Amino acid sequence: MPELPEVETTKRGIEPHIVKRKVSAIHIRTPKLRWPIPRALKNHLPGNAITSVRRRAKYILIGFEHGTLITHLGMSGSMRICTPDRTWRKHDHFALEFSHGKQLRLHDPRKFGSVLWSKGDPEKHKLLAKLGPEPLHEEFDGDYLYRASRGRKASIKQHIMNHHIVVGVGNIYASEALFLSAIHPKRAAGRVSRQRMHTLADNIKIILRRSIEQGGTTLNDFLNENGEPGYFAQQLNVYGRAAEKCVSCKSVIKSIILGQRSTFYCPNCQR
DNA sequence: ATCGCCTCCTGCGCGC
DNA sequence: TGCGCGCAGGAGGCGA
Repeated sequence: MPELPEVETTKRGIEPHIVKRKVSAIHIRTPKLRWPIPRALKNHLPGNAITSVRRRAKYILIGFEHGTLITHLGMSGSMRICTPDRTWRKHDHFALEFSHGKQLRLHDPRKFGSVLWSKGDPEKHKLLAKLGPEPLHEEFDGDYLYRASRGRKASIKQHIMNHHIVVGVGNIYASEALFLSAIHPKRAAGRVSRQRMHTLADNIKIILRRSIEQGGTTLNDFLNENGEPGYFAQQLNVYGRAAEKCVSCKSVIKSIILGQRSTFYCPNCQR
C-alpha cells in the first residue's frame, strides 16, 4: 500500500528516465481504473515532451506544456521503467512509450489507482484543489495542527488522515506517529493539547523523512523488472503487531477498527 | 460544516 | 491438499 514515502520514491525513481522525453505512443490496456482513463490521451500525449515530474499528496503529476497527467497509485499500484519488448504482466494497465525506447508502465492489481488529465493548473483540479498542506512543508506544524483541530470530535487518527487537514499520512504511519507521540488513536482531535500536537506533527515529519531516506536506497530498482519499487524495510512499532508486546512497556498491542481502518496502539503508552 | 459509511477491486489468509 | 469465503485498504462521494 503506497504511503507517501513510496510515492515520493516512485516519483524520484521515474523522473530522471522520463523528464524531457517525448512521448511516442501510449497504451491504455484497461479502460477504467478508479475512473475511466481518458481516451483523449491518445490525442493529447504523443508527440509531446514531459516538462516536469512532481508530487502533490500521493498524486504524481507528469507535466506537459499543454497539461498534466495526474496519476495515483491507489493502494496496490506501482510504476516502472522498462523496454517496450517486455512482456505485459497481468494488471499492467497503462503505459507511456518514449522516443528513446523506454516505457513507463503503471501496474495496479486492485485498480484503485487513477490516470487523469488536467488541461490547466493541476492544483486547481477538483481532486487537488481542496487538499491540505504537505506534511513535510513548513506550514504544517504543531500550531497548525492544533488550530485545525479545535472543536473537532473526530478521532485524532482520522483527523491526521483527513486530507483536508494534512495530506499523505496513511493508515500505517498514522498508527506509528500516534504511538511515538503517546496519543491514543481514539482521542478526540479537539481534545489534544497544543504541546502534544507539536510532538505529533514532529513525529509525522520524522517518520516520513526517515522512510523517504530509506526508500531512496531502492531507486535503482526502477529500471527494468527488479523487485517491487519503493518498498523498503520498515521498522514498525505497532502497525500489524496486534497481540505482540509493546517495544516500550511490554503491554499487549491492541487492534481496533477506526473509520473502517485497522488501527494499532499500546493501551498503556497511549492516552 | 462535519462526520461516518459505502464503494471500487483482487490477492491472500484462514478455516474446513 | 484444495477450495471457498471474507477481509484489507486510499480516498472520493454521499447521506445524515
